Amino acid sequence: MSRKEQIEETATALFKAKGYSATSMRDLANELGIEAASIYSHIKSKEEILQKVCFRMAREFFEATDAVDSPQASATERLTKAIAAHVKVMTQNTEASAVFLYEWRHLSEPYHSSFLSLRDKYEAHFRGIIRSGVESGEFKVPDVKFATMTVFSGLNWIHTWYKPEGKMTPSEIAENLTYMMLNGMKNN
Amino acid sequence: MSRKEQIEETATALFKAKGYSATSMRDLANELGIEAASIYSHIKSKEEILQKVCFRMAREFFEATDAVDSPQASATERLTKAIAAHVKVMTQNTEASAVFLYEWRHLSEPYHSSFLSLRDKYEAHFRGIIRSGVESGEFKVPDVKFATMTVFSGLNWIHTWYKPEGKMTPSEIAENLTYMMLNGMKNN
DNA sequence: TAATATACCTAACGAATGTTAGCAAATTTC
DNA sequence: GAAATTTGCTAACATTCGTTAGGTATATTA
Repeated sequence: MSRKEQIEETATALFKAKGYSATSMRDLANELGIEAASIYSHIKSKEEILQKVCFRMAREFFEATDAVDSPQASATERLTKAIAAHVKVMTQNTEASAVFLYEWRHLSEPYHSSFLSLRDKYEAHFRGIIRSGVESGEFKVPDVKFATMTVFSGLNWIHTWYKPEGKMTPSEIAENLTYMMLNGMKNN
Repeated sequence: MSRKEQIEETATALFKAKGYSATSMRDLANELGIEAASIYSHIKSKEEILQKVCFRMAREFFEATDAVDSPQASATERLTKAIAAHVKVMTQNTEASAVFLYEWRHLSEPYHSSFLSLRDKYEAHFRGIIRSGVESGEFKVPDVKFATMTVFSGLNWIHTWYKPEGKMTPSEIAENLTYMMLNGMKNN
């Protein structure tokens, strides 16, 4: 791993733990065991790190869900696979995922806008699956947009409690979340 | 509304919009139309505002859910009412809710710890309802803790998209979320 | 009307912020 | 072994930060 990658990784951990704004370059330097000014031999600015992380994660989420999508499959199957792909990316990148979810708002223009439109596009993918499920009669939801956001909320909360050493594996998490979203908690 | 309350309200809006750390006292002063130093005629410190908001919201959530709880009712009914109460508090205080959910981590000790234990206690209330539902056979969930967090994730995502002028009223939101959490998306 | 409290001001403090300049040692490449 | 690249340093910059001191005008209360 190059020094630059090391810096980005350490910064990502700090951004998750303290937030982007509350993380100073001197905090980051301290964590790396060097002086703050030395970091600038490797990166252009603090925000550059944030940009890299946000857009790399966007790409990872896109690639992962695209790879498992098959438009001719049932909506249930498509959603199940999309959820599993999302959970996999998230659990393999817990810190970067947290940055992707909460720190993007500190991006300056034009990164802020282009990040948001990427995120919208990603959400639209899920929305499309759910809508097609409703149209085919597989799903019954109060509102497609609302249902999509509820699914996302479940997905995006995972990073707050997931620990690799915990009792649920990523695929069990995906399985359980899919079960809850499809069947709910009612016993029948 | 006293000047102090006005300051807290304006600060809350900024904390939601930009985050606690990225909001300067000069930002806040500017929004109020006064000088930064003038704020200190009314408050002791920047963090005092954060403390007030976090603990006030904790109290509001507790009181709202306690008020509608009836231990002898069915788990379904108890959960339905708890969700409705939570959504009501949240939609009536969107900005303070966002601070409650994301900015509490900037509290210093001992506030940080005591906030977290309050939050845990609140979550335990929901967890208790779900557990009793599982024991009575009303609910069937993969894991009680997991189910609780999934419910919370749906609840706590609302503030990111809720707009008072939107098409869903708070009680419709509660109704729809309860439906999804109890029945899932599957049409059967 | 005198006393008190409220609300805000200017000026400034010490500390922390992101970043640049200029340089030196070590490591890698040719 | 020379050249180039990588990695780091010290010193310092301009700016912004939360906050304090000391003061004035306005509004409220006695």
